[in-house]
Amino acid sequence: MMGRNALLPLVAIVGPTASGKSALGVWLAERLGGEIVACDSTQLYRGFDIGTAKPSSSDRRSIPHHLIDVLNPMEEATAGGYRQLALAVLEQLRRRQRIPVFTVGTGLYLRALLEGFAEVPRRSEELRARLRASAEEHPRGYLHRILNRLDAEAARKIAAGDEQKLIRAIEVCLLARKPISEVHRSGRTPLKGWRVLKIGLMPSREKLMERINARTEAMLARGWMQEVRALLESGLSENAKPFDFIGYRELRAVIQRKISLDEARAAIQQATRQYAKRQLTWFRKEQNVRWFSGFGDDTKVQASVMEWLQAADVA
RNA sequence: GGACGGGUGGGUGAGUGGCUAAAACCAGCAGACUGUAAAUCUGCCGCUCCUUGCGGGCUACGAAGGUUCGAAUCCUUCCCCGUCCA
Repeated sequence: MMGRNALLPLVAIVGPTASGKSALGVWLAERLGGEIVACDSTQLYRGFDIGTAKPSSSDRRSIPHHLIDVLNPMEEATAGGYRQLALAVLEQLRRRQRIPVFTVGTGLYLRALLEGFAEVPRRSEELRARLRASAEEHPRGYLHRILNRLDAEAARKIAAGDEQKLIRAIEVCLLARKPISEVHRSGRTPLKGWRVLKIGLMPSREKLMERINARTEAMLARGWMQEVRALLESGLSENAKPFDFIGYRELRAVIQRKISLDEARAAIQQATRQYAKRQLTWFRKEQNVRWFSGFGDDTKVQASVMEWLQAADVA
């Protein structure tokens, strides 16, 4: 089954939300002796199920799924944290000689895993709070000027208005006691020991939009609203990160009577479309992806993916 | 029938004689992104031509006329919409 290649294959399915990554993943896992590893920043969270499109138990068909429901809502998901978790899963799968099939919605997380992360200090909430506070007391462009003083090269790459990235860059410079660009140059450790095969799903924009709209309706019909209500009533803080995910924030606004359900539905569909677009922008740049036009649950697409994998000596 | 208010680019909505192809926001398109990434940010966004320039031409602020060197902005008539009075 491994052919002449000694490395165990690692399959990664990338594509915009609602392109059928999960369906294709399970279909492949069944045929390759694989297991699913979710690569999605939102599916990490327990309790937020419908809106994050976690595959249901029947969707999963007895194929083990990893890295879903591993965080409490008050925990912070990060790319580096994901990498650690994923490396552990990979070790386990290697021992059992199972093929990992990643379903990738969060491109940054896949990159963190495959290409590694430089040794970078973790976030420091105190430092961030201080930076944010002094940014408010100073005129526009304050953070950018600070970064420029610490690391002109990094400052050139980050827009003056991008507070989030500026703060992170300043944070790294201060905590590492050297410019972030130097830290980055010191290198990343790419994943070794796996033969990575990237599969991209690229449905037509128009059909994808239709799917997104329909899926939003279906999620609402499945009781998404009740899920949000129950989460709120469970005493969970409204500040929990997942409450800001697409859909959860809109439905929360409905519960708070700020908007109507119809408005929420439209807003969710729109935000999801925009999200899909951003994913596409990210994935288009991803190296060595074999793209397939269509959805992952399309039998024709599945057949051609399998054909490609066989040609690549995987199946 | 009468009195007001209003009709602006895909949408909302500023703009009351030149600095306005027309603020701002949204949508859309393209892009960036090494620990918040379902996040955050950037550019473009009437049509067109090229020598791609703070360049040229054309079209545009309900319609048609008019005033003016010059109008989305002033005048006239008409057509719509909203509110109120009959």
